[in-house]
Amino acid sequence: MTYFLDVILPIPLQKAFTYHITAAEAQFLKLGMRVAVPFGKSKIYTALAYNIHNTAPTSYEAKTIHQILDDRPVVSEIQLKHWEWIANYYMCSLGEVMRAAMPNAFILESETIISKNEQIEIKDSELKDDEFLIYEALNYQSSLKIQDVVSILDKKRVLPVIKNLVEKGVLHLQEELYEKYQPKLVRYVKLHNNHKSEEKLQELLEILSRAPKQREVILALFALEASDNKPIKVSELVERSGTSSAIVKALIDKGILEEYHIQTDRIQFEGDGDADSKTLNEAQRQAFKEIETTFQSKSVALLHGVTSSGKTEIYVQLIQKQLEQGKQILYLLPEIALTTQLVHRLQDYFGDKVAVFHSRYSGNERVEVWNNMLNNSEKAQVIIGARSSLLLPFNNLGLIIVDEEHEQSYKQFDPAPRYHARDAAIVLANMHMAKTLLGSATPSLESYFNASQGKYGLIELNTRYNNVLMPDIELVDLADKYKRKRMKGHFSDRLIEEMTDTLEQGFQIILFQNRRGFSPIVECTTCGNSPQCPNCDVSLTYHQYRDQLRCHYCGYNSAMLKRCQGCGSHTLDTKGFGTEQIEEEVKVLFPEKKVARMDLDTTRGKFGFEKIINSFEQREVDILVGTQMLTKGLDFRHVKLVGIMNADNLLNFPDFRAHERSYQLMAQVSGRAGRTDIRGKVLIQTYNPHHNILQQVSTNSFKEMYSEQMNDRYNYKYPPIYRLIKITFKHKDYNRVNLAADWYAKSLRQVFKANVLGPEFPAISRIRNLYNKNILVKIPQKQSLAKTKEAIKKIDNSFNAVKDFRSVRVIINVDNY
DNA sequence: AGCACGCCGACT
DNA sequence: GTCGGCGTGCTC
Repeated sequence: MTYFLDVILPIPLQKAFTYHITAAEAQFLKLGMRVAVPFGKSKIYTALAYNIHNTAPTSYEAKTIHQILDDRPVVSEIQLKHWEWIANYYMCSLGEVMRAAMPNAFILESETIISKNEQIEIKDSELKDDEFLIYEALNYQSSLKIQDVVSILDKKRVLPVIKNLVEKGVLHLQEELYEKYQPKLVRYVKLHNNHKSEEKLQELLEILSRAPKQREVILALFALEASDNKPIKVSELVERSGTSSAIVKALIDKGILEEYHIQTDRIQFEGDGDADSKTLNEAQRQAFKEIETTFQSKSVALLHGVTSSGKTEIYVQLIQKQLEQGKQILYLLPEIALTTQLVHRLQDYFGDKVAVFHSRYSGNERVEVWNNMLNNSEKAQVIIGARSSLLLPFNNLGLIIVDEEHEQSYKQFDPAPRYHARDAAIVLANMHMAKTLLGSATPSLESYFNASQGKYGLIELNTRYNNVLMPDIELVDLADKYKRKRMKGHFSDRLIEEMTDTLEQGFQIILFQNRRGFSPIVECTTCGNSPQCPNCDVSLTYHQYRDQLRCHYCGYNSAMLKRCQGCGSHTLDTKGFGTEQIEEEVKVLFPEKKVARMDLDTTRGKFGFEKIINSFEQREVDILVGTQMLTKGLDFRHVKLVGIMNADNLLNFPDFRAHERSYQLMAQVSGRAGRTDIRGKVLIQTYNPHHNILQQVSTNSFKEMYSEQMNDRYNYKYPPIYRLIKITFKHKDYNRVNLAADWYAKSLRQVFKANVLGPEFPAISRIRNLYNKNILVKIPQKQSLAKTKEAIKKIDNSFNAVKDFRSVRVIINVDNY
C-alpha cells in the first residue's frame, strides 16, 4: 500500500498539493502536524498535514516529504474545520487562512547553504574571477549563504555563478531549515553539589573571607533560599547581594555556583485574581438572567446596552460561570480597546487564567500563547484579544463575547482572508457547541436585524450604571454662527463657553475630528492649483508638525512648498482641517491648559496609544483631540464635555452605511462624556442641524434610526436585506483595468442580471500607482449564497484563462462592509 | 507568494 | 558583450 499526504501550504493557491509518504510516516502523522516539504525547484516550505490517503495522483509524480516537524498536532481538527469555513465563505485559499492563523514563527523557512566539495581538487586557473572569489572565501569559512555571496561579489545576480560552480563539482548546495521561535531562558543559580555539606560550606566561607564581594553573594544566596524555597534567578541574586553579575560569573567559573536555565513565558501577569466581582445592580442582574435564558434556546444573544450601562460587569459574571464549568472563554475587542486598563481589571478577577493576544505581540509572544492553549494550560482559560485571536487553538470553548460588536475593525480588509471576526466567531462557537454574546451600545444594523428576526436573542439595557443621566446633546448650527461672526477658528462661541465652564470645574474635554493632519488640501489662491500625490489620486495633506505634505494612502511625503508649483506665487492657503489644526487652535484659546492629540500620527509604536490614554486618565492632560480612535470602548472617568468639531464630513461619506456609521460614531463618542455622577454635555457642530441622524443622536433614538435606515436598505437593496460581494480590480494600466472589469461585469450580468453594479471607479481611483475599479454583486435573500459564489468562481477561472487579464489583481471581498 | 526563465534596454 | 529590469508561468 502506498500512502499520500495532502498538505496546506501557506500561500494563496487554491490547489491542494500531494506528497508521497511511507507507511511508517502515515502511521505517525496526524492531521494538523507540520511537515517540511520541498516545493518548487529548491526551496523547502512548512506545510500542514491535511489529509492522508492512498490515491496516487495521476498527472504527476508526487515528491516525498522532507521531514515531519511535530510529534503532535499544532492545529486542532475543529480549527481545520473552521479554516475550511472561512476559506469557503470568504472565497480564499486554505493557505491564506493558515498564514493568518498561525504565528509566523511556526512557519519555518529554508536557506541555501553553500559549502566546498572537499573531494575535488581544482586549479585556480580553471576558475573565472567571480568563481575564484567564492572558492577563496570558502577557504576562510566553511559555509556561505546566498546573501554572503551577493556581498562578496557585490552584484545581484549570483545564482548563475553558483550554478556553474556546482556543475563543475566545486560546490555543494544544501537547504537548511531553521526554527524561528526562540524560547526565553532565564538564568538561575544554585550552590554546586561539591559544597553542599556542612563542613564544605564552612570551608568555602573561610576561603572566601578574602573575597568579600563573593562572600556577599553566597550569603545573599542563603538568605534567598531561606526566605522562599524557590529557584534563584541570577538577576535576583545580583540585586539582593548588591554586587554585579561579573562577580556571580566568577563564582560560576570557580565551580562554586552552578548555573542553569529555565524556559519562561515572555508575558507574565500580575493581578491576584481574588478581587470580588462587583455585585450587579437590578438592571444588570435582569440582563444577566435574560442572557442565560436566551442561551437555553439560542446560540447567539445581542446585548444592547447604552454607553456606561456596565456591560463589562455582566461579562465578568458570565465568564465566571463558564470557568466554573471548566470552559474557555474568548473575549473579543477592537484592537485599540485592549488597553492595560481593561486587561488589569480582568486579571484582578481571574488572575493568570487570563491570556492576552493582539497584533502588537511579537512572533515569540504569539507562539507562547498558542502553545499554552494547545496544552490547555491554566494560563489560557480566558483569552482577551483582537480579531485574530479568533484563530487560536481553542479546545474547550464555552463562550465568545464580541464586545463593541458594531466595530468595523472586526472585518479584515487587506490581505485575505477577508473575514469578519464577529461572524466567524459565531461559526466557531457553534463548532464548539458554545454560545456567542454580542455587545454594543450601538448595534450594527445586521445584528439588530438578526435579533429582531428572532435569529439572535435580544437583551436591552437602557439605564446607565448608578443611574447617571445620558449626556445632554446640543446641536450647533455652523452656518448661523459663521454668519453672525460667532466663530473663533473652528470653534463656535457655544463650544468655547462650555469648554471654559468644564475646565473651571476641573473636568476633562474630548474633541473629535475625523481627520488627521493640519489640513487635507493646500490650494493656491491665485491659480487654484493644489499639490497632489504622485502615486495616488488624492491631494496631499499638510502636516504642520513636520512642515510636510503627506499622502495618507501611500505614505509619500515632501517638504511643504514655499510657492505654488503651478504659477509660482506665494499665495498658498489651506482648506479643511484635521486634528493637528484643532490642537493648535486649542493651544491658542486655552494657553494654560494641557492638550494632547490621539490619531495615527501620535500612536505609532508598541505602546503608542497606551501612553496617551494613561496620561489622559491620570489627568495630566485636560483636553484630548482625536480621530475615531477615541470612540472604541475607552473608559475615561473625568470627561464632562465632548465636542464634535464637524459632523458633516461623516454624514456625507459616499457609502451606504455612512448614516449608520455616523450615528454609531457620534453616539459612541458622546458616551465618553459624564461617566460618573455629573451629567455629561455633548456639542455637535454642523451645517445641517436638522439632519435626521443628528436629531436621532441628540435624542438617543436608536430604534428610530434603525427603522429609518432599514427602510432605506429595503428600498435600495442593501444589507442586511441583500448581501454584497465586492470585486476589485487593480492594475497600473488604466485601460487594462477598464477592459478587465468590463469583461468580468459582462460575464456576471449574464448570471445575475440587474444585481450587478458597476464597474465603477472608487472615490480614489488610483492608489500606489494602481488603478482600482469595483464591481458590486448584490445577492437577494432568496438566492443561494453558495451557488452565487460558485458562479463567481467559475467566471473567475475563465477570466484568468485570458492572457491579457492575468496580470490584473482581482480581489473578492464577501460582505465588504 | 516566491522563484526561475526569458526577453529587452542600458551601461562598464 | 554583460547586468539587471520586468513579464510570464509553475509549484505536488
